[in-house]
Amino acid sequence: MAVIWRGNTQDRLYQDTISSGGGNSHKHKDKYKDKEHKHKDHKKDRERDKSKYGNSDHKEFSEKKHREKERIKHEDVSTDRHKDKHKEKDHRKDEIKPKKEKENGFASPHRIKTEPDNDHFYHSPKSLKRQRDNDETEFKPKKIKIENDRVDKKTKKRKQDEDIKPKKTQKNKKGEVADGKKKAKKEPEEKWKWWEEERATDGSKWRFLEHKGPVMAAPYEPLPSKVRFFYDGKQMKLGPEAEEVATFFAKMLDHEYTTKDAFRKNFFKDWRKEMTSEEKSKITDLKKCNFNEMGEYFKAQSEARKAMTKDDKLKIKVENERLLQEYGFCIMDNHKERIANFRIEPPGLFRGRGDHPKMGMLKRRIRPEDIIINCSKDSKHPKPPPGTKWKELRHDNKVTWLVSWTENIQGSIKYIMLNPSSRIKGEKDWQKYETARNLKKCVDRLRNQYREDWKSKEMRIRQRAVALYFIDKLALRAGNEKEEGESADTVGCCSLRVEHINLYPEKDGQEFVVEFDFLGKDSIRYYNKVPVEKRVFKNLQLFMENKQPEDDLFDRLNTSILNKHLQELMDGLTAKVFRTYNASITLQQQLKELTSPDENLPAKILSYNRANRAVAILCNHQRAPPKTFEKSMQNLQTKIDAKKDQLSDAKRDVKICGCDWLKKAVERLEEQLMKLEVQATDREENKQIALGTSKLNYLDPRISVAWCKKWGIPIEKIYNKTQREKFAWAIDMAEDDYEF
DNA sequence: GCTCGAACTTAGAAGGGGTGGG
DNA sequence: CCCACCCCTTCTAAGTTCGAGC
Repeated sequence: MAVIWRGNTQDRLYQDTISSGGGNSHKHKDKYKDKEHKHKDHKKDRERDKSKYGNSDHKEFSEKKHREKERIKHEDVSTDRHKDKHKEKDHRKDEIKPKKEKENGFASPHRIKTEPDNDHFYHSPKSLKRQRDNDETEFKPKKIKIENDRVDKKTKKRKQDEDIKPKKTQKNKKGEVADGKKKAKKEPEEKWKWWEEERATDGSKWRFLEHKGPVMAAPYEPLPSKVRFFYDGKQMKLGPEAEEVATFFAKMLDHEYTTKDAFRKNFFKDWRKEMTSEEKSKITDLKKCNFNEMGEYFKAQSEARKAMTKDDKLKIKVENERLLQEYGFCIMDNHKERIANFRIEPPGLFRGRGDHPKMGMLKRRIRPEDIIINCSKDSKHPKPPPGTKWKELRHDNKVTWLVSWTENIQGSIKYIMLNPSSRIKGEKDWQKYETARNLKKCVDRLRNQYREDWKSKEMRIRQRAVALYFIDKLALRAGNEKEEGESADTVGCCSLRVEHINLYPEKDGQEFVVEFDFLGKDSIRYYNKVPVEKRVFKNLQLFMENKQPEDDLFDRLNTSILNKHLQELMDGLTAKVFRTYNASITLQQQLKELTSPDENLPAKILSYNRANRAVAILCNHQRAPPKTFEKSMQNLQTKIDAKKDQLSDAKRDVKICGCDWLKKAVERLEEQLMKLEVQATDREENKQIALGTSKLNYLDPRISVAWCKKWGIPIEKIYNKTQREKFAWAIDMAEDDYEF
């Protein structure tokens, strides 16, 4: 799937989205060309850079150099500070006052106007204007109310599973839940409103947990003997172990992965480990392996599956449903809760994202002996498959997982946990948005603070402050450091390197422009040109002085330092809270801005999607265009071209004859053409931007619920079933006047 | 302070199934 | 009714955070 190089489209994209301009078709074509081009160039650069700089000796060396530099820098810094001094002084007085008020709550934000102006300051990428929020006073009571509810309402601890009945849900008695072997189909009579209950305060995540354990991966079924494998043109029968791994590769034959060197190399190495010594001695070159019959066989199988009768399909569906009912739920504290991923991950070839050094490695089959089960001591313990044992049976109620195992590629632990609709996930989610709302209350103070810190005489403070500014303004991720060679080379804010930014004192008529170009999570490219304040710009120049491209931009900073600092500024504050906060506040503002009262329902929904899209752009949520995308765009393009021809013909005819009905026809054609072009633009936008991620993870659902209530929009238009389940708490509790 | 690993959230791809327009 | 397309679900990789141990 490759690194996704969708460069440079953002500006235009954004424009199209927000200003709702219709696109034109040439644009699209050019864009594609552009992308291709970029891709290659960039990659080349990367490779060159790697060979040039990529070793640790060098790193150490430049590290020393930095230390050396440090002294000098400090001198610079202080002179720098002097220079700025007068200018700042007057400001500073103003700024200090509010800070004081802070201590017992929050400063009155309105009075202080420290930022020069919004356009320079908190404007987000692509001119997305995020206004400063200046209306916080009122929620405080509300917030408190929530807290109070939770704390006061129920005084008794939920100690025994037995005596707590969900407040609102009489039907949902313990007896039914615990003994009754789940009537599969029956609707849970009334939904349990966990959000009206008290939360545990002792750090325990549950008091009772019972489940059936995981569903193991299906055992390997050897290929029918008619399906042959050839090595060097000669048929060869593989033993079951080697054959299984071969099928993993055969199933991916159509995938780009199998053309990549790293993938092939890793695969072959691990495959050979599964071979008998005889096989190993024969099979020495992957290029001589012919998996085609195997590949064809699997293709045929999947065709056959598609071609099955309705009846047979139904049977499969029923069987899946049965599995779901049996293994897909657990009982946690009196309630039957859905499990998210109750199947053990089947063996296969590792598919890392981007330029992952381990792609193609064999992800081994997980056996019961690898699996740790977590459940209540006094629950009915899940049974391992006959003749096997679990690795461990554990009763740890300080964690939320039911099952875990260690994966062999990175050596990390995998978990089976509950569905987002569960109490345990929902509470956490709710809490996340409350923390973000707390940030809203003090964000002005924090912003003033880091602006002050840009002037600090300590390098680490300055770096921290500039990094925080990026995290706040651009919604960058924190950016932990990663071990080289273990995964794709991606970065976040704290791990930015000098090579990831360019500074332009002046660009496109704007001053102090920073150009970002790096691969973020999942190797998604982040590309953005942002005008910053002069002081930030100067600081960046300082940070980059005497560094190599591959040196850390913030060499005095990491996520742990940053988060420690944030924690001191506000309880529960970490870097990622800024993303949540900025995403949610942006949605709220965009909704306010874009929704017009007299518009009809589809238009309102369009506005909602546009607001959502603004957030997705802010957070850089992209996806690769589907395989069929180019083709379907071409089809559309053909239609557009045809329409254009028709139109020009019609126009010519009008000139000749000028009769009324011909003029009408021209109008009609023009309209149709416009529609098609808008459709093309829309599709284009939606292919590159993933709205789902922000909707699911960043946008306080109560904002959307309130918006729906306010405008009489059915919630189903905004949230599908899964989403409604996840956000049940918000749907139930938010009123039309909810403010984030 | 720093490193490591456990636990949990966030992420896009893939695939299947539903649906709506021709 | 068929099929393209789009939406939803599933899957699991890739992040962040935090705390233990040194």
